[in-house]
Amino acid sequence: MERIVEAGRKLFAQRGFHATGMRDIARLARVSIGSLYHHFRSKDDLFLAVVRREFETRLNQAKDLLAQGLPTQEIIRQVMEMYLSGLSDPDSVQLLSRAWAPEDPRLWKRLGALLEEYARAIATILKEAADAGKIRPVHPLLAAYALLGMAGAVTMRAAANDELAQELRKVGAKELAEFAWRALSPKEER
Amino acid sequence: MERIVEAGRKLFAQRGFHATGMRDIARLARVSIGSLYHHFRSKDDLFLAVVRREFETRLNQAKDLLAQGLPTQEIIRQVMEMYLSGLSDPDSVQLLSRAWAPEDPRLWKRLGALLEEYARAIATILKEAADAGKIRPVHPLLAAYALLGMAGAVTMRAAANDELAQELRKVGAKELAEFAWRALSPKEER
Amino acid sequence: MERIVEAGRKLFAQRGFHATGMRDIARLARVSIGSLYHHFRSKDDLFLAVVRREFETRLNQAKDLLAQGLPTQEIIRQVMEMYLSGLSDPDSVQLLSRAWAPEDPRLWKRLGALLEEYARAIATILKEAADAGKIRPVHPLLAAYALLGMAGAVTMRAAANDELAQELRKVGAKELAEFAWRALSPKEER
Amino acid sequence: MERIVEAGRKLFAQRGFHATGMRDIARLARVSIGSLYHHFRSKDDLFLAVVRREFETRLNQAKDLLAQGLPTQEIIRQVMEMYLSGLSDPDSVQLLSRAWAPEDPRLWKRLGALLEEYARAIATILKEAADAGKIRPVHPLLAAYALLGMAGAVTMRAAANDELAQELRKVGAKELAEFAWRALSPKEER
DNA sequence: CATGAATGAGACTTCATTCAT
DNA sequence: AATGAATGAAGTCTCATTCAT
Repeated sequence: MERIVEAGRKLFAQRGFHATGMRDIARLARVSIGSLYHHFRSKDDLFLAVVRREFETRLNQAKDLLAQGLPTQEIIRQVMEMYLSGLSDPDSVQLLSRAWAPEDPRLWKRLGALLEEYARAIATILKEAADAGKIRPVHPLLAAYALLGMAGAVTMRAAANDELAQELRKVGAKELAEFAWRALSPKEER
Repeated sequence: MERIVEAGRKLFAQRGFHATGMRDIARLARVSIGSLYHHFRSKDDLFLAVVRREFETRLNQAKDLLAQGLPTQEIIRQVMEMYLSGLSDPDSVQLLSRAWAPEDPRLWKRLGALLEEYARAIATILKEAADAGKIRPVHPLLAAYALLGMAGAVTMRAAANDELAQELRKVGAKELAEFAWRALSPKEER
Repeated sequence: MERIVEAGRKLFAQRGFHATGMRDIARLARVSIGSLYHHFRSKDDLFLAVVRREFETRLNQAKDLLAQGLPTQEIIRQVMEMYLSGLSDPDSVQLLSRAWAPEDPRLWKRLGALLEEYARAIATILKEAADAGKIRPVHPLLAAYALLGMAGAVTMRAAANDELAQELRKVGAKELAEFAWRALSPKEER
Repeated sequence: MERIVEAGRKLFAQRGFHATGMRDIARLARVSIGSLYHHFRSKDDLFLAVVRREFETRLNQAKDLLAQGLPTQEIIRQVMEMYLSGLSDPDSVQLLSRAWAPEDPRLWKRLGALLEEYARAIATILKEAADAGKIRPVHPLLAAYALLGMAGAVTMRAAANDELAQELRKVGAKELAEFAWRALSPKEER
């Protein structure tokens, strides 16, 4: 079952939802198709399970970072680093990015709920930071979506194979962190 | 042919690439399937034509805005307004967002090129603004992707039908503009 | 399209609904599977079309018989003959018999409606005969179902390949006609 | 094991053979799938066991009736009553009717044999009645199939939920008995 | 230029059955 | 005896695309 989710994660991330067949996942996970359906009611369900696990991993990483008590600017930098330089594996971000605009309206609703959960968790973090004066007061949920979108778009571009992609993987995190920090830093610091 | 692109735009935006069939487009455009293939070699081609037209419309709108000689901060605000409050029709933004993470590797290449064109155009604008000291010096292309991602993520969320979506449509543009302006404003202004 | 219905008729009659695959039908009709679905929305629809046509054929045969003005007893005999001795082709009756107790509840409703139509047509004939004093007064619809059931059960048995089946095919019609005639003959004749 | 057969009886009767899954039966009987296969070699076997038990129940009921020494006409009436008014539970008759035209050729052979057994038992009864002059001389087996078909068709119709079905459940037995009695009554009685 | 019937590969999913525990 | 995870063949159906008219 772990192997199934792992195979799904890899293929969904690399090829997307529709380009990945249940056969492919079964083959990569070295289980039968029947086994796939024994554990997940449908392809949709499997995809959602994969995405959910990914979100949770991300959140935990973020929480670990918070627990270290670093300055906010540094935290932001490290999160961006995490996204861009493959501190975690590169599939991860593509998977997340694909979750924004699912093609199928059927998935959209369920995936939207999942993404919202993730965004709300980030929003909570932002809210606390704002209350503590570490960042300026912002609409927390909007800011969460904005940060996710920003990081995701750049990372998707960085996943390509050309020169720009290489450059982004190198300097992207720093630039992105600067971008985000300026957008969020408290007025007093100006 | 105009009817075809228009029908494609609507359906692709609302349902996504895979959930939209050539049959559906033909029906909505009130042409025969044969006619579709007379004008576009394939579904991919049709989709790309739709997206390309959308990008161009957007760019032209942005250029019109620039030509008015408004202050940079105001320009940013109006662009965000354009995205969020449906100055242009709501389908438009969803279509753009869907173009970020195309599922099919086949499309990915061609669509990536198109998105890149769009991003480069925005980057050029940013570069000029930076050279003129109107914004701080940034990696223009990275900033372009970041802005697109930020605006897209928030707008996709604002396309839903709940309370938050309503709120975002109302105050989203202002918040987003503030966010972007702080990220870009020249150091001197601080 | 005619070929499709014909192939469906043959296979559904011989093997039943579930044991017949769309592939089988396509192969026998020498058309592609796609073509099947071009003409019929689903397997259910195809099956219903086949049965409907069969019912209509039967009704027309019965009406032709009626138009000849034979004595009622003789009409009954010829109808039973028609069922049993393959005056019409043998597939036909099996098909009809299978329509009584469709396995799938989904089909049951639609098929029941079709069977009811057929039974009502027979009931009308019985009603007219009763009003004319040619048969005794009976509950027309009940009698129709009873006659159909009686003839169907015997014919299904006669479709086998053993000695009894042969015997039934030979003397069945006469016996069945006697059976039905006694059940229906007007009291006065007694 | 009793629970299994009972669950099978209910589901097969209500949904038919193919629409009933082994999983469904296991769930309703509150046993594991493994347990199902411990008691029955295959789904076919389970189905046959269910049908066999049903036939036996029916035969025993008929024999009890015979042992009471009622007049033949009254016996026929009571049998029809049994079929139609749910003296026995309503599932029963649907199950029997479904046994007439099994879809699967594999089942057909084995089920045919079972049905034949049942029909032969009825035929024996008819033969004895004929020899005793209580009914007219008929082809016993043919008459048995005819009676089964007649009663089955009407009962299947009476299992529906509309007005006609209600009416049939009320007056069907009487009409059907009259129908059968006239078909079978000895010539002398005329 | 237009039409739409025809194609067939491939998609997801079901389900009776097995077997290690 | 009992369990239920695993199997994989086979099912129905979709859909982009072609081509004769």
